[in-house]
Amino acid sequence: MNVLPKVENQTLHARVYQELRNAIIRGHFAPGEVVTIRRLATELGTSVMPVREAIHRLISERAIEMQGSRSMRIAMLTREKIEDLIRVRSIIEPEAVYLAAGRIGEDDILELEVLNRKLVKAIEQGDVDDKLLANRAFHFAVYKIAASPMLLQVIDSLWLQSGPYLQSLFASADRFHEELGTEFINDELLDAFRNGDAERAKSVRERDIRLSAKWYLGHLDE
Amino acid sequence: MNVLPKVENQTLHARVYQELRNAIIRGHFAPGEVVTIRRLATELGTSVMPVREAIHRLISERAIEMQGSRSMRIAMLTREKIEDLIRVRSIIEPEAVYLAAGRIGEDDILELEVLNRKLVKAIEQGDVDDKLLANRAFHFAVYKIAASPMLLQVIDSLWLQSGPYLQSLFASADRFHEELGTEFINDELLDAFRNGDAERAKSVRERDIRLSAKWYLGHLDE
DNA sequence: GAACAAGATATGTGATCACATATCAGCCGC
DNA sequence: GCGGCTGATATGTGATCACATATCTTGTTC
Repeated sequence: MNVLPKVENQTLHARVYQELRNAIIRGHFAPGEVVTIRRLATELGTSVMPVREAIHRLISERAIEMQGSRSMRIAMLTREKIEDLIRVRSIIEPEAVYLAAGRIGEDDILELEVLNRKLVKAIEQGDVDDKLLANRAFHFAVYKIAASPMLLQVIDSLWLQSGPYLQSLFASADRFHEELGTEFINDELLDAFRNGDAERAKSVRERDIRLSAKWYLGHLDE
Repeated sequence: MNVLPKVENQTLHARVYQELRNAIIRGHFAPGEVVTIRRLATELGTSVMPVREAIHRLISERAIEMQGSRSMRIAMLTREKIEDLIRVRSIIEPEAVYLAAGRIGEDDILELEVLNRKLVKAIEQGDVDDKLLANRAFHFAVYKIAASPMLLQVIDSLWLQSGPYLQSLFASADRFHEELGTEFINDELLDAFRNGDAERAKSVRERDIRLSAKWYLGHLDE
């Protein structure tokens, strides 16, 4: 939804929302970290009002959770929640890939190749922020091709909630790719797109989601 | 998510949110109807603050849309949006049914039978509100059996956006069932559950979603 | 020295005020 | 009689204040 963030949102609370949302997606908050409205407000140089509305929205999107009646924290991802997220993502996202494969054009593929090269370069260079952004850019470019605003909205919500999980995953992406030998990221997916093989593209995406989750959950104890 | 509404939410804005949300789901607002914060506030007997937060949340959930910078209205469902909603719902909900079928127990089936009898009775009696509530109660009981909070949240969001569509559909449910001869609502689904046939349950649900959408879109001009 | 209570601080929530501006009614001029 | 302009009203947004209460601090007592 917010792959290319608007340069300037009109209302302050919308900007605060984007700011906090990006910070969460990029893992700038630690899971479980308590946040208070007033502290964020002074940090952002606004009054409490815009922060209140932004926080409430993030609570409704499950990115922030209310602990008691007066305590809010960045959502924690338990093993159970991650498994649930992966279950749902591995249902929905492959379906979006399937739809995309049926509508993809030559120029779309060229754009995806560019985005994937950027992703590969980011992974080689190792900056976690860059990796996360490039990964998001690539996959959301795919999902946008599916041309279903509803699906995009659902996936966006799932990715927001996956924030801390993706952050951890990409923080140790080197070892992930090393252990599993997946040097040619998304190559199989792009190949399926080129051949117009929607079924294969779908199953590739499902496998990738499950594979990375399995690897991550296997290393969760560390 | 809100099949059984909490008797009393703590915070005022949460209660206002539930109130407005229920009103939208039950079709008490006309699609396209403009809403203003101050009017709702005086109507509900509160200040503007709780209404503001509730409205913003509903905007983020696409149940209310901002027109210009100072005009908000109940979301309108264009034909295109309905088609998109149905596309996504017919992907996700059958999958939830599939999961439910794999975990369903004897007592679950008994409960569903009770809920379905209530639904049938509501349809016979004809009150639109009762029909909508009974329909929601039945299907969300199914989806809860799937035991996936994420999936439930996604479906809940989709149903909220489908509000006006479901409202119209059930307002003319008599003709719908008359024309298509679907007197035995959900009987096939329940049968599949009883036989533990998850694949059949899934495809039944998908067919039902597509069927009702097709009928509705076919009569949309009237 | 530790446990508990009382005061102090912090925090979310709701109400009210201030303000910029969109929207509309009414009036003037042609 | 009609169009355009102007003032008035309405509306969303942001800031500040008030308040109930959760949480922490500190002092007292056994």
